[in-house]
Amino acid sequence: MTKTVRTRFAPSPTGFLHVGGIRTALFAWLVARQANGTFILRLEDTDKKREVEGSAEHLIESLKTLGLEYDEGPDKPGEFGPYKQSERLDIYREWAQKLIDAGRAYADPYSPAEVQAFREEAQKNKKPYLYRNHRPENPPVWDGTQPLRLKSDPKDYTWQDAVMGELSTGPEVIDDLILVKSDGYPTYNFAHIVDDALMGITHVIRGQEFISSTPNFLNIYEALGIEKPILATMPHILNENGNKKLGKRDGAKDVLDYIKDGYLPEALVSFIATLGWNDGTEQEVFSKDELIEKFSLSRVGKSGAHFDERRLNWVNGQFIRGLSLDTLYELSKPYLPAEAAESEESYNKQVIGLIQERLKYLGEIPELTQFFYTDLPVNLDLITGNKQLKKRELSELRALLEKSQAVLELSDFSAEDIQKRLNNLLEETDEKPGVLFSIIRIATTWSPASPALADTLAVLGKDRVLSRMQQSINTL
RNA sequence: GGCCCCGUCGUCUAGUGGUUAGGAUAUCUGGUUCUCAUCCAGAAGAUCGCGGGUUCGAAUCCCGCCGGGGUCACCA
Repeated sequence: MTKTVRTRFAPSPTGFLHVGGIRTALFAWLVARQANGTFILRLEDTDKKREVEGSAEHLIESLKTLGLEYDEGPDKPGEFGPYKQSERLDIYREWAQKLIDAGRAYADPYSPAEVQAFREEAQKNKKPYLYRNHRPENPPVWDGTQPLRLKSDPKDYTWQDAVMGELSTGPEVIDDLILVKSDGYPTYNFAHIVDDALMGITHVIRGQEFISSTPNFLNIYEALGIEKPILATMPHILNENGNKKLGKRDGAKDVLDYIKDGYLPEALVSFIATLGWNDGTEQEVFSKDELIEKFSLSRVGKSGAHFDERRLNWVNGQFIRGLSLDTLYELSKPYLPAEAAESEESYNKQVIGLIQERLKYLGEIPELTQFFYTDLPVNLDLITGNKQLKKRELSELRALLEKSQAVLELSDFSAEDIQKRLNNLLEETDEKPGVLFSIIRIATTWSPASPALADTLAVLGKDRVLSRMQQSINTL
């Protein structure tokens, strides 16, 4: 019988979550969901110095916002808790004792300065530094104030990685790692192994930065008599220049900032999933349900991918266009210009309807809709910069506007009727749409871009259109 | 520097011995009665990192090199 799949995301609360972190979480979540397994959030808060106030909550909010809900976690007790490492200290101590009793762990008698001297000596001699070359012959009894180290068993390792395939290293990478620090907290190296075993984790999915310490983890599994889980190593997401692993230091953005800018959680998820993964078909965009159905670790690529915001824009646009107007409108509310609060809801909704197909992210709403709510200042550049209009005298344009005004005065202001009347005017004046429609559009919006003219006018409404036209006529 | 991983259009990628190296995005052009966008059509864009092999035949297998990244903490 096969074990129930249990995966985990195990961040340390040292800051926000960027797309790289989210991808690791997403893939772990997908593996669990598609197997009807369990997804766990575990906080690895064993470094008090690096801990950032409030980041645990921020992490949790990020996961929830993206819809990567976990079944067990710090705020979701399960039978394997607690899910915060700082609350599991006695567990690590117990497992450390097992290693001591088995002769596989010992107290480190050296001071940090002495250890540093070993390191520098090795560097000076151009030799790799290994603590185990200085392993004391008769270490003192561990009293908890010294670091506790693994008595390692250096040897070759070859292992399978669900993404990378076969990986191997020689004994030179195996060392006597610190298991428990002198402050009593375990290191990642030790704690995550104990926790994964105790929590029944079947798949350990993590970033490439851990690949070089994996042989040491294997060494610890053996010392502890623990069966190793399935290991899956995710390639890194690189920054836009592609010369570095994406990190907070070089401008990686908090995923919640993308949400604030108006990227949809599902779009972010689809985009991040396809950074390194595809289903082998030509499908480019995936709903969350499709990802759960189709995802597989074996189709995750081995090479790092650049994070390209332009492609994210396209994916997000795809999702926005796929939304119903009602849904899009609800999502749009926080982004509408302040003046929209004084407008009818039905008006606001029509405005959003008009820009749905030109929206890349919700944060663009204010600039795209401003003229629906406020009279923008007259900007003659819009006329002089227009290749059709700049050839005309202002008086000519004014005359066209006056005729248009007269025609629109009679309209019921449905888009159809406006279109019909303007078409008639086109024939009557023998003008090209490029001239007539342009000047009307500009005179009623004073905006460099707007949706189709008749639609825009219909939504703006008769009063607003006619008064803006009058104003423009007066100033031209 | 040692060790490890990676290397197909600018970018995300398909591709596991025989393909005109496919798709998407980005870019450019044309069309959709006006602008921006969407949509549609089209163009350009990859000596498959380089050099050797193996083979009738290599992006695909082998070796070497180069380039990029990761890691060598009482951080995770």
